[in-house]
Amino acid sequence: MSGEARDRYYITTSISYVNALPHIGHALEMVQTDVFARYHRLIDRDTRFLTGTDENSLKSVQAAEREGITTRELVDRNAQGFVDVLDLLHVSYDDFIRTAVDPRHFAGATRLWKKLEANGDLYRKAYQGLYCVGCEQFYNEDELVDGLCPDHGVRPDLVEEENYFFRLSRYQDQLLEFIDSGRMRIIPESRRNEVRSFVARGLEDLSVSRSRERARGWGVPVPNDPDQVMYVWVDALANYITALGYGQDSELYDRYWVNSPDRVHCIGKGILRFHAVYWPAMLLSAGEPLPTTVFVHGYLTIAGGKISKSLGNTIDPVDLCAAYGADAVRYWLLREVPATLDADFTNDKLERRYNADLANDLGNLLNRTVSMVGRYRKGLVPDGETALPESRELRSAAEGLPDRLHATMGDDYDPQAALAAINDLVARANRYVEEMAPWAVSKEERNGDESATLKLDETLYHLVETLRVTCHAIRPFLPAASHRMAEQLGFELIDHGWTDALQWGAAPRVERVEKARPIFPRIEREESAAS
RNA sequence: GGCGGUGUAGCUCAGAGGCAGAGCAGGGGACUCAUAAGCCCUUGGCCGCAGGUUCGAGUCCUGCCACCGCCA
Repeated sequence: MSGEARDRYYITTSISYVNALPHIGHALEMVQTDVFARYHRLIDRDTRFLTGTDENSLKSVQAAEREGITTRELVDRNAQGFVDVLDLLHVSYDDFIRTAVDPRHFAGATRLWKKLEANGDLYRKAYQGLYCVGCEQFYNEDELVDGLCPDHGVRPDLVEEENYFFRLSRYQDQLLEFIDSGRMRIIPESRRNEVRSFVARGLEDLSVSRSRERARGWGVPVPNDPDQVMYVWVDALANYITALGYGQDSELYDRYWVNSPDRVHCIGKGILRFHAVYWPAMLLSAGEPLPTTVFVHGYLTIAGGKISKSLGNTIDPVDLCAAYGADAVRYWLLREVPATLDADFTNDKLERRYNADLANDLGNLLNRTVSMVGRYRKGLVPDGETALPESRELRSAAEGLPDRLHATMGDDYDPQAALAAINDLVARANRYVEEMAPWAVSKEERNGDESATLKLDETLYHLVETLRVTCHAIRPFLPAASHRMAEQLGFELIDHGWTDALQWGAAPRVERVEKARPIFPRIEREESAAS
């Protein structure tokens, strides 16, 4: 994917329930989405990144009740908690939608409903079922474990009422066509197969409203039926377009949804069906374009166990950032977590990964290089030919990096592989230092060996140039560190021309380095408690 | 219960008929530009278990076990 100038790119996180504050699993999705958004901005695409909170859930009402505050107070407070974590993690969202309080959202969700209705896809039907409030979904008897919800371990409520149903069954063939043709791409393939077999087995119509009473008056009202509110998932999914002004002012909607070649949802594996079946079916009914990509990440466990408040093992991203800094947290989430699989978090793993890759490899490479340029050339970066075989090898490694970055980030949605590629280059550069042994060459130079001057110039130039390329390469992943690195190398990061800047020898060249100062201080571990 | 995936070094994983590998962690060494980092060397294996095919099996086949996912 070479960056066609000003192609559009629209990407979203899922919106989170606000019955609790964000944990490290939310941080994973935020950071992954951020890295895709930053990457596409850097290759000069007209990018928009949406995130937000899903507030129209009965869970919000119940959580507020437990705390003895109003629902509105609860959602306000917890939504702010999400904003705080986004900012702490340097997440570059362009818009934040709150489904309970945003006028855009009510207007757009209402519009979507009316479209489904106008298309003849909504009908009323009496319904009886077992409903788990925690899941916001109905269960069949045989799906329960000892009569309890398999996820929450609570007895579902027996609910009987007349609701609206959506004719999901109509869209089976069209959905299969979108999946098979790749017009709606689902990453990874294993998830695509799951969705495909689910759809192929046959779809049943979907209950899409609740009685106002059962919803406790909280939620988006069904148009022209004051006794019903929309099923929280129906309005929640609509957020991806209501935030763009769907149903109101259509400028953003046309720009980033209708006319964007990429409409990407980044979600967790637990809500795949909503995003790859129900949501596209609603869009088909409404006559609107479907998402082009659904990227499905895995879940994090903590020290081998499920993230669970009752076990007291939740990891607060706020604490993590305070302890290690945003770069360290981002790096762990991106480098160690396989993008679409589960992974296990421990403080120890984060510390090891940070120390090994960032402090020891990259940080130290920068530090020793800047220090040598200071010591041997008074901070002025010399010119150098690529004459020696070691230099040629390092240079060709650096020249190969951009293609690897574009392949892993553009098509594969694989930050782990992208960072591994960067790490390979850094490791190569550290070996280069040892091979060239600039300290020994400097000694020869002081002893009057003129060829030593050329060799030392060449060595320092190749190291600095490799670091300049690396500094740009880490930008989408570690924006703050990239900035600190550029400062030390004495140049400014600019918002355009990133793709060119990744090339060997690109301008602006590094002329003079600053004083060496570690950008990734080692984490010294004193018996870190939580393993 | 059905379908699928996974099982390889202490940890994370690669290897898909031909001498069991990488990174991290552990041990040793030479070095000194550097954040005691980097570099070089190195310890460490019932390749889940049992059978089979083959001159030869992590690799292919059968059965079993364990864990995970989706569906019922």
